[in-house]
Amino acid sequence: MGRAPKYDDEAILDAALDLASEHGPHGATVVAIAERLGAPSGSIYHRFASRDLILARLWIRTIRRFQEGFLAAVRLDDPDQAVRAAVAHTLTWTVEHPREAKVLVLYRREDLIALWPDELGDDLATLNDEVKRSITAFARTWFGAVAAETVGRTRLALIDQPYAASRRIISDTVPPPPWLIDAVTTAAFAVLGEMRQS
Amino acid sequence: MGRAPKYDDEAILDAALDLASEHGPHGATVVAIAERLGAPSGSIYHRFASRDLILARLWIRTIRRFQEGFLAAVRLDDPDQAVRAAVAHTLTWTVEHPREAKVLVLYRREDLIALWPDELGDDLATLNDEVKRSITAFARTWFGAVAAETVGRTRLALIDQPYAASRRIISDTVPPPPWLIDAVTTAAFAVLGEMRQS
DNA sequence: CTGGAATTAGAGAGCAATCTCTAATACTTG
DNA sequence: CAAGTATTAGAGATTGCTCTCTAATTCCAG
Repeated sequence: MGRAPKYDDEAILDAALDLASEHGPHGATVVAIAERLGAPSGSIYHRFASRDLILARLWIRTIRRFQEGFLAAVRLDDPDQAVRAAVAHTLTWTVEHPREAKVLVLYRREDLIALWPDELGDDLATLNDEVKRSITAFARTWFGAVAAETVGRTRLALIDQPYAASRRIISDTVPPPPWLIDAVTTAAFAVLGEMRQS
Repeated sequence: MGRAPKYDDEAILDAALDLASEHGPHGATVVAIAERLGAPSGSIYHRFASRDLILARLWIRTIRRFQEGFLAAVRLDDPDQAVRAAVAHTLTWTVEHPREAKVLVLYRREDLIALWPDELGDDLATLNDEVKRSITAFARTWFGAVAAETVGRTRLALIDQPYAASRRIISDTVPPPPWLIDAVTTAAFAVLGEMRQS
């Protein structure tokens, strides 16, 4: 069966994550990844056909890891609990996974991955489908409406505003203050609350 | 006095802005900037000592242009009007200056400018001072307090959350919905409103 | 122990980007 | 109109990165 792998896929993705989160997208060069693993750059290309493929796989892995908890939160039976859990998940996940959060929050896919590898085409297209569906489902379940505004406000409250707080957490050198989750949750309810009057 | 300039500083910054907003940070290469102006790349270096200096000057110019209106808004005499004006300014400025907003909102200085040029050192350190002071002043004027939480909530309401909406505007292909400014303003008051009860 | 297959090792080709250097050019002042 | 100077023009040195190619190594199966 041949020689056992010394640097497996996950280790390479982890190294790329470290470098991208520390030095930005340009920091995760193939040479730098190899150096961090103590390998020559040629060995990396044995497992990944291109640098873009490494970063694309990292991107997918990171998004999936975040979405797992987010989807569970949004899909809670009680809408009130769903809002609280969704906001809390985004902020606590940011604190607990600082490197992955940094890559996800600070960079866009287009700037991280120059050319999306063909072999992953479908994964990219469907990556956000579940989240989109969960937002629409939330709007329908709680408000009985799927108008553009209803869905848009839900997205603002559960995704965009928590995202802003995450970004602040990442940029700050100090740990997030205890009132932050409350504040973002309050903002979420405020944005959603107006929907009932319209 | 010699030959009249054919490509002046502002034209070079404008070209860099176009390229950075269209293709991301890596798109604004010196060669690309020169090509857009119809000049050889050597001519660019006659006006700017380095690529980093071009992007640094662009960064400063863009921040200043945004801050102008933002500071005027936050400093309005009536705090209620100040909140509304600050939120509205961020969102309308994003719509009215899509290229500059894109550079400001999507990229961090560290990822745009590899090494901040020494000759601009002071400008970088003091760039955000006025905004920081205006946020602190707002918290003091309205709430009579400069505790970390008070200032933090003000920053969340007037900067971070409007920022998130800006980012959404930029990413969407369609113009922002009419309810967006209201929603972000509502969120701002919700975040600030809690302060009175604590 | 031995043959074979997967993996590592390492050098280097090719390319793109920054920055430099010198010569040519056009404008402005006296 | 002449002289001086700021600017443009363009070629090329250098660097760093992606990706390729071949030889060496290690492990497993029989």
